[in-house]
Amino acid sequence: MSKVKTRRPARPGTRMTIKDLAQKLGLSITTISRALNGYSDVGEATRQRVIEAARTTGYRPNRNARRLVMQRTHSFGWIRTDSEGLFADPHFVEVFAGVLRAAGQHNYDVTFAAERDKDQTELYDRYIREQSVDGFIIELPRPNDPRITLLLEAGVPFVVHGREARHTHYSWVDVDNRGLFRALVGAMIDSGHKRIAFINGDETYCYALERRIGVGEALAERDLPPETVRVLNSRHPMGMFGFQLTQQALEDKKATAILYSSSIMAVEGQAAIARSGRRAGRDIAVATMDDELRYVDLSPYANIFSFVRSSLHAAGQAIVEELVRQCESDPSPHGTMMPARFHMLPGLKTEGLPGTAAAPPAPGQGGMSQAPSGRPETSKRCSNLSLTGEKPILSPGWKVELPD
Amino acid sequence: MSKVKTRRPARPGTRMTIKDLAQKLGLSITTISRALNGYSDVGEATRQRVIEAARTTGYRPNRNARRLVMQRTHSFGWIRTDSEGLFADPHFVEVFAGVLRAAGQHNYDVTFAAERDKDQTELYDRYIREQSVDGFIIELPRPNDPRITLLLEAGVPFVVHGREARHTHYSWVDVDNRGLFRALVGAMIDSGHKRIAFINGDETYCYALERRIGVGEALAERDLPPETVRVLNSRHPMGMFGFQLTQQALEDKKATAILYSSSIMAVEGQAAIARSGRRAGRDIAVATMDDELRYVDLSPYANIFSFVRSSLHAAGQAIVEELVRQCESDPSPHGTMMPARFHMLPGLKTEGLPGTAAAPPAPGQGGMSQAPSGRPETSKRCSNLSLTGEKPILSPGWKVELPD
DNA sequence: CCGAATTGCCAAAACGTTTTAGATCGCTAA
DNA sequence: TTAGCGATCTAAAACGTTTTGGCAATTCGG
Repeated sequence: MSKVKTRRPARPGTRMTIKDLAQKLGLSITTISRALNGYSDVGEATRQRVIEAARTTGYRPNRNARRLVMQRTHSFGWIRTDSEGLFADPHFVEVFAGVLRAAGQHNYDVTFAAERDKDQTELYDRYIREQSVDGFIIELPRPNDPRITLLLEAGVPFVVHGREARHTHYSWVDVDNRGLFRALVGAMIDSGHKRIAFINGDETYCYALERRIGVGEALAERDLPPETVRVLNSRHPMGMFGFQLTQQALEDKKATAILYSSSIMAVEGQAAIARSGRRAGRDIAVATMDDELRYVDLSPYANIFSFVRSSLHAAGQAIVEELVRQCESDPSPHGTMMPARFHMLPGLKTEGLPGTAAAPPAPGQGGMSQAPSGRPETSKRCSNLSLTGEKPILSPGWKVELPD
Repeated sequence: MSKVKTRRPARPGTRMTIKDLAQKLGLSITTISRALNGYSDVGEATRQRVIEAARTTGYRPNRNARRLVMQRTHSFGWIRTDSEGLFADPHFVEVFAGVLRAAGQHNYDVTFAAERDKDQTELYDRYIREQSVDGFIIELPRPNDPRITLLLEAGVPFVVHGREARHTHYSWVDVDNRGLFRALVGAMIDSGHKRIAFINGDETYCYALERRIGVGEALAERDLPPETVRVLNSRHPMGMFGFQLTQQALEDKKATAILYSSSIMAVEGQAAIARSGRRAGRDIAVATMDDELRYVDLSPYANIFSFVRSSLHAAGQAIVEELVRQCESDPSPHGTMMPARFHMLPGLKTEGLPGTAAAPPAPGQGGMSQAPSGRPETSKRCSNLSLTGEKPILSPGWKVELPD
């Protein structure tokens, strides 16, 4: 008994290697490699011969051998926690679609794993030591996120979707959560609303915290008391349970407007509003952050909701562009602020609402100074909302140099 | 000018290798490897020394070297088409969550790529030749699917989520689409409904086609004309556009019941029903296939919808179990039929509906013979529907031997 | 006390690439 | 004539593991 484990017999199907190809053509493996990889020290005739032979035999270099010698995997790591049903988050799919599209264009793929231990960083550490990937995608950062600390120490490329205040020198892709929500609530207030419910995500995540801070700033700017806005938090990281939360919000009979942190909750909430006997857009104003979730059909609500729209698909693409840049040219950190657009119904439908005075909407005052294409645009009517087919891909925003 | 491309300088951070560890301990690399891999021909004292040293130095074997020599990647490939917005399909996330959880438990990860060419098989072929993964996950098969043909020829492990009639010797995980929908429509008819709208997915996919066939069988069994059921197809592979399709369905004033192929469409359709002045569950019966999409909150409709529930999360897990089995022990193909449960409101709420006669529900006659735990269960009230937190993981069903 | 079995370890081969550092050959310029 | 040079090609060394086959030393059975 010399060993305890036995090896499975190698699969019979023998694949073509570079050695076979060299033998077949009477060339050295060096030449094959260099011909296929576009080096200039191989004759044009030879190169054509090699390429043709590779094509007909279907030769493809073994990726693991290549990875081993080149110390590069051409794969990005994406590790998600398995808990809280967070995996089934619809926002995730949208980002994922963008990530995968852009990754494919750059000839990368994405290695996915579920973090199963309490220690959030264990799998990251392992993937780094095993050289499984070239870089990481980090999402949903929390204040003082240990993953960022680890990756900075390890010196591995990574991009955070979102931002976190504790660390500074890292790459991120984000929207101006604080500014957007300051503007949104500001518009509501300036339209005459005096009691507003804000149904936010889980504020232990930075993005939701920033949104709340933005709301607070809008109040402070106008010397209004905190009670003007009642904040309700979803237990789900990205916001669900919209039905229940809306029911809670409606308990306050004086509330004339609801602001949602995600369109899922906004749509879910419609049932609760209807059940309460009110009608959205007439008895109560509804505004929401719209992340362009491709399968949340907002078109039935196009004349009811005001919203701020930003593309998660584009964010996913921007994340990959940044990762590729870090891995292939310049490892210095960059932040990318994604654009957002305001689509506001006139006066947030304030006319006729109890407790409001008719006033022109004045969306987007302040907070958007550093976001040119994010500058609020007012539109009377929501266009392009139907989900008939492929959405156009937005340009991935613009770059912001991080201060040193 | 000897080469056209330049190599990036190696990253300074030098990682610990097995050689370093051997040197440090005064042992051969063979011993390190065998100690760490649990072979019995290394002394217990030595083994402890090695394990301790590996722990303190944080040594982890280079995964690419390991893959190269072992001819095994411990990764499964999942390739999706980038088109049609199919990527953002919410059903996908649910399966994905299950796949990743099970994969993690077996120490696999998932390599993801987007198929960007028209040729659906190109990337598969490439991944096989490059030995990038140990096996594949195939989803949404279409009749005579070229991917299955390719993978069978290549002799690579793979599991199809769904089934396809043309090929036989392959592994699959599926529900009994045909039997379930035969039973569902049968129950509707037997409850007295004489005009039914069936809002199905895209019938160029096998799963939707099977469902339609099942519906047809229910009619044939009862000698009813095809017009009894009006079929409307979503352009989206897995079913969306529920609002518009429901509006179409409601044009038929005599229709007393709507059957949805997915809960997304069912929920979307609610707005259309409400807008038409009818009330679901009173003026019109609603039944749906419920794939337990974690973020489609069905609880507001718990007393309105009848449904058949099956867990995509469990399906994802079953897929991985099957892949692991194929890769690590027995490569012969197995089919796994996932269980489903009927949750029927009494009589499908037929009482008081125009054009129906009161009749007891008789769900699930026929079609379920080979699906023991899929045998319809009737429940008066839908329980456990709220989405408060983690869903329990269902057992992955039972095995069905494929005929030879 | 001797041969055989067992225990604990190791050198070297293999996995399939890329890259380094030449080697060869014909041509040109001095 | 020859040194130099450009154009092609290649042998060998990496990359970091696992596995094969074997070698000592120790223990054991008789």
